[in-house]
Amino acid sequence: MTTETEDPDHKENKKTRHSIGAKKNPDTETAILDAAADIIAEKGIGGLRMEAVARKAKAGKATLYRWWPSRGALLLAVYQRKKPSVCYRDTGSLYEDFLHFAKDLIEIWQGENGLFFKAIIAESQSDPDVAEKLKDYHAERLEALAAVVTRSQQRGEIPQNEDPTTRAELVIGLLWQRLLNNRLDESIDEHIKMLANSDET
Amino acid sequence: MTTETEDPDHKENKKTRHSIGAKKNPDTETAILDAAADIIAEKGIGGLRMEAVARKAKAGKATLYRWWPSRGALLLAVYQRKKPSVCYRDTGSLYEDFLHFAKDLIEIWQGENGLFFKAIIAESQSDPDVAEKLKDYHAERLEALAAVVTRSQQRGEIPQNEDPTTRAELVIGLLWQRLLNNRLDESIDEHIKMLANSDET
DNA sequence: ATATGAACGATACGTTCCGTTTCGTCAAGA
DNA sequence: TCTTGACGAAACGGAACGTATCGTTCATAT
Repeated sequence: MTTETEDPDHKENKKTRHSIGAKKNPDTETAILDAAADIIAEKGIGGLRMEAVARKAKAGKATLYRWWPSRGALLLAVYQRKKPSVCYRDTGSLYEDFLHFAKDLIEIWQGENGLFFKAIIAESQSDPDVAEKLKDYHAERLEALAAVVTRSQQRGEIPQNEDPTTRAELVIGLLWQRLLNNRLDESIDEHIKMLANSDET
Repeated sequence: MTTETEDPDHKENKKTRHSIGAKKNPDTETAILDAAADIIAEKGIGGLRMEAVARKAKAGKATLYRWWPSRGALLLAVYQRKKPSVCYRDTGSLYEDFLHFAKDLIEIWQGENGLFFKAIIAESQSDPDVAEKLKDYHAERLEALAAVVTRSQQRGEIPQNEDPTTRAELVIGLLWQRLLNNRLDESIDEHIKMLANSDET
């Protein structure tokens, strides 16, 4: 019984979707991204096939390739649409801020989002376009966390003459490493404590 | 002019390679790993095809699949055969030890080895076997660097009541992050300094 | 001496997925 | 009205996959 990825009884069966003239049909975009997300949820990211996306979205492959010329591009689009964001706290303690950030991110990464992110990192090795967007995304995250460090510096918790991104990068590096090694469940308290402490000798 | 990946004028043209009985022929193993390494050097890791490896090694696909059942397995085998290793120094200063380790690893990763390692990380997302071996490899590296930290603790440079792997993990996490983001060229001095300092407040 | 069993190179096979192309249809804008 | 360009559908050639089959070669056990 080959259930396949078909889904004839889809909720919004808009009969047939046609051209709406000489411009991109937003319904088509939605249908395609929905289909891709569904397939990923079903079969995992490694099981995402362009043909299956087109079939499930009832879209032509030509249409699919017109707007998302590669698997990586499609992957990124799906991820960005559902991208959850960590909220950067301001508890008055760098340790607490770091810890909340790290735990939030770990929680987000446990499950589907982590798989997504890992797949994007993997894809970035062969797709320069994905690599660049990943780099931007990372830089953005890094800067946001660096702002937390800057606040700590302003409070006088840690030396003011250091680059705030340094600590931020160490935090994020730890988390990347844990994610890619499937060790998100291990403790991070000691690490965070070390990174939150003043290190004047 | 389809040059192809053929190489009829290979240095050691042992006529034809045959079975040596009911056991793995080491010549075959060598030929296959050589072929894979050559192809990777030529076309990059993403251009490694099982069929091309078999063709170039003058080996049957069945033989190839018998010993390396997946692309990832083959990749790992090639990598391990050429795996360069960092030497862990003992300069009497944690900062120096860390810095040497990091700079050595960065130098190793600049170029082909970095591509290899990234490809293996990428492959580990879809191949559980590769994932496990990567995890082992990482744990091994981590422990070796933790030994450096332990020596520092014995010298009294840093507190003795902390887990030595904590600092080691932060160092390695930084480097992984840099590798995967194509930012190996950026400075790490400040980071290392921070991780080598005593952090008693 | 001989039979068994396993690895070998070679090759053919069916399958999946790729990315492109062609086709007729449809709607918006000129 | 007529042109333009997006749309779904379908078919295409090609690449690489992983499996199966073949006869050969050799070590080992009988």
